[in-house]
Amino acid sequence: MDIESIIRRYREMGIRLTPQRLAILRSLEGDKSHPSAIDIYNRLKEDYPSLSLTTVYNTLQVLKEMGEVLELSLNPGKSLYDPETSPHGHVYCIECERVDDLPKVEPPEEVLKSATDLGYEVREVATFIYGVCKRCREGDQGKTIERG
Amino acid sequence: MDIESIIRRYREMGIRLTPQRLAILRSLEGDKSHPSAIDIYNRLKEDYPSLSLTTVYNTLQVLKEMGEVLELSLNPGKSLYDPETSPHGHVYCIECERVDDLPKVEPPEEVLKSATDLGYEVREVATFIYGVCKRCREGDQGKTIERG
DNA sequence: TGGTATTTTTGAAATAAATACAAGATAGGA
DNA sequence: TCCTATCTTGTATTTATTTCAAAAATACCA
Repeated sequence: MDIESIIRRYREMGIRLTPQRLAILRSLEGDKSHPSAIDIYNRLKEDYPSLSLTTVYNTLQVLKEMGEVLELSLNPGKSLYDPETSPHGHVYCIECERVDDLPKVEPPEEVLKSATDLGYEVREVATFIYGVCKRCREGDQGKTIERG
Repeated sequence: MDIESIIRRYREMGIRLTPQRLAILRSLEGDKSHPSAIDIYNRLKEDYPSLSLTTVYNTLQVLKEMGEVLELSLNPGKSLYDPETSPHGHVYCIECERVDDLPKVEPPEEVLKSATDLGYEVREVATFIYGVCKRCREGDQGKTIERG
């Protein structure tokens, strides 16, 4: 995700560049923490006290449709967002909810073939690994379920 | 998932075999539709009018802990359950929410290694393919977002 | 610069899945 | 058959997300 090109595309699409949208873009740029909508909201609230959660959701929705952000359904109940849209996997700690990126995953060819054989037109492939991170295994009870 | 062995394990663990639990087990056995908790609830409501959603969630939780059922976070907002626990992938239709099983996925070795290198103890690997199924692509507007 | 149309933001209310909890029901051993 | 720990139920809550209408901001044009 590259802010300059997003701004250009926003302009092309006739979508306005509001301060809120810019703030969300800047917050997302290079962010490797895989924040939820609420994480982003909390992060920006200080500088933009009037920001509403609805705006965050709206902006993420648009970015998702533009292909500038991935929505990850790693865990039930909450979507996480990733500004890194090149194909890569994710590890998720089932205790503290931390997420780390994994290097490029080669989508196994046979699996893709099975999907198309079943009649699906493939749009996206996700590889999720669920486990327990080092800190949590070492009994670090600082597992506050907080990111950011 | 094999009902007989689950019943045996239930007995061993001192977990009671209530009619509700048996009904949920039977409904799940061999089910390839990847139902949500609410799907299961609706399916059984006719025969068990007093069944409560809470019981369905409780039972699924126990089965999950016993390793007899997988919880899939394919889409935001709703967990789906799969009684087939051997390693395999899933295709998800982003329009009608249909889910199909994919044959055994070889978890790419380098990816697992990256996860352990990052300090994670791996518990589970999920491969999800997102796409559009044949029916939906053929403009079959019978996309009622209903499974069952 | 001012007026107007259009888009965007906001805040409050609605929805939906999942969880918590207290009270009544029941499985299964004595 | 009785007893009791466990289960089920129903209701109330919580949390993430969506909807919606009114208010605010902004672009466009005279």
